Amino acid sequence: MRLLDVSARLFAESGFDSVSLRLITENAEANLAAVNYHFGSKEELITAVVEKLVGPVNQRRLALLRKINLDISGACESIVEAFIDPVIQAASRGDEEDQRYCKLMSRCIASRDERVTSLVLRQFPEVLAKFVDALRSVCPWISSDEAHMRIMFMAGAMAHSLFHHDKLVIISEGRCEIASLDGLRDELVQFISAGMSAGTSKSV
Amino acid sequence: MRLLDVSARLFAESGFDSVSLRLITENAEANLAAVNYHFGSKEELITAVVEKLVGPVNQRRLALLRKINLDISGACESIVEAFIDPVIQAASRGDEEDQRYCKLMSRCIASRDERVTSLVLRQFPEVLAKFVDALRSVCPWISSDEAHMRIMFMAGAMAHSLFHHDKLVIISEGRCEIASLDGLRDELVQFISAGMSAGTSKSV
DNA sequence: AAATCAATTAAACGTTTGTTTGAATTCTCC
DNA sequence: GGAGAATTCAAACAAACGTTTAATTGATTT
Repeated sequence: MRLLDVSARLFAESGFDSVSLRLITENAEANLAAVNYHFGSKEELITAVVEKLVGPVNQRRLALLRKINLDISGACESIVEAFIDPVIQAASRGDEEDQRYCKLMSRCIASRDERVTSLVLRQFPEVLAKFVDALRSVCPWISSDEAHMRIMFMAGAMAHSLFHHDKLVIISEGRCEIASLDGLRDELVQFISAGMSAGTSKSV
Repeated sequence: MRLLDVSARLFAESGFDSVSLRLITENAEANLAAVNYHFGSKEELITAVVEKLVGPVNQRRLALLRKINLDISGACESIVEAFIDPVIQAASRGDEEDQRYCKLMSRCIASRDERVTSLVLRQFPEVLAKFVDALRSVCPWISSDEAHMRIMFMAGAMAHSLFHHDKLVIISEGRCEIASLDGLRDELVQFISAGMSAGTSKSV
């Protein structure tokens, strides 16, 4: 569906609310009423865009997680990779469509709009539970509450850096070079893996 | 100013765009034209709210950072605390005004609206540079680019968890208890400190 | 007491938004 | 090739938005 692709692109650039149906239908060379005819409403269009984006990522996360041998060393890093790589790989084709994918994904995860977060979080309990179990299997000293929080930290670090990492060179006023998406991924894995396997706060 | 407080409360709950000037002025028991008269426009009202919120936090961050003795062990943890505590402490009064403060702060940091991010990032280059220097002083094996990224990870993890940590009990479907703000802080410090002092990805 | 400035008020303005309507068009299948 | 469903189209709709205006009130100064 052409409307879905155009919507995803425009949503990535400007956010869900800022993009009007008129802008979408013009870019898709369709009539204004097309969205309401095919999707029913703008909100259902957003739902379709978000679910098309988030669904495959979560399924791939679970698939990668199942393949991990939790008994060998480096398993914690593999868990982090299983969470992050489905997002990075889906965007790592090299063209500038990647940036849009990253921005849109970041908008979904870091959205503060209940209508969007409810969509994203709908599929997340299963993912969260599986990753908590895996993490606690590798790092038994982590309590259940801690594991839940750390996965939340991971999601936040990823979403934030996905959206802002291309601005770093500006924010740092030239003191930092732009890193490739794969470079960002490596740094994310390194940072989060260390955080995941950290000791409990009470025992320090 | 009564308008500022009411605006901050409503912005925290529903976001900057979703809150209309009519809702603000009604809650503030003022006339609709009050915002345009005192601030000029809605955008300038948002500017005032954001800067009043973000400014003191960044100044407090820098003040805390200056007090750190970078030579002693545990300095890395202190750096992380200097970044996070100004946010937590400003919200840690115990009442439910805290949640609103957290949500608003999180909305500022994780906003994807250029008009908001430009306000937040305006003061950030100095903070970023100082924290990068401090971090690299404590962890000399970290490159400049890495340090910049890791501080971005820290901001993301904090912003995300500030907004969603009260939803964790729901998302986890009861498998996780709600943590206090101070508890969240301790977990954040623990997680991020470990990530900050992690080795370089290339050397592993 | 009159005059000047600041602040508040009610009302209307022009735009933009998502949505709906009914006719026109295209496509599908017998 | 024609009946019928599916789609596209131009137009209008009502609602909500930020903003502006002009009149009114209140306080301060002359």
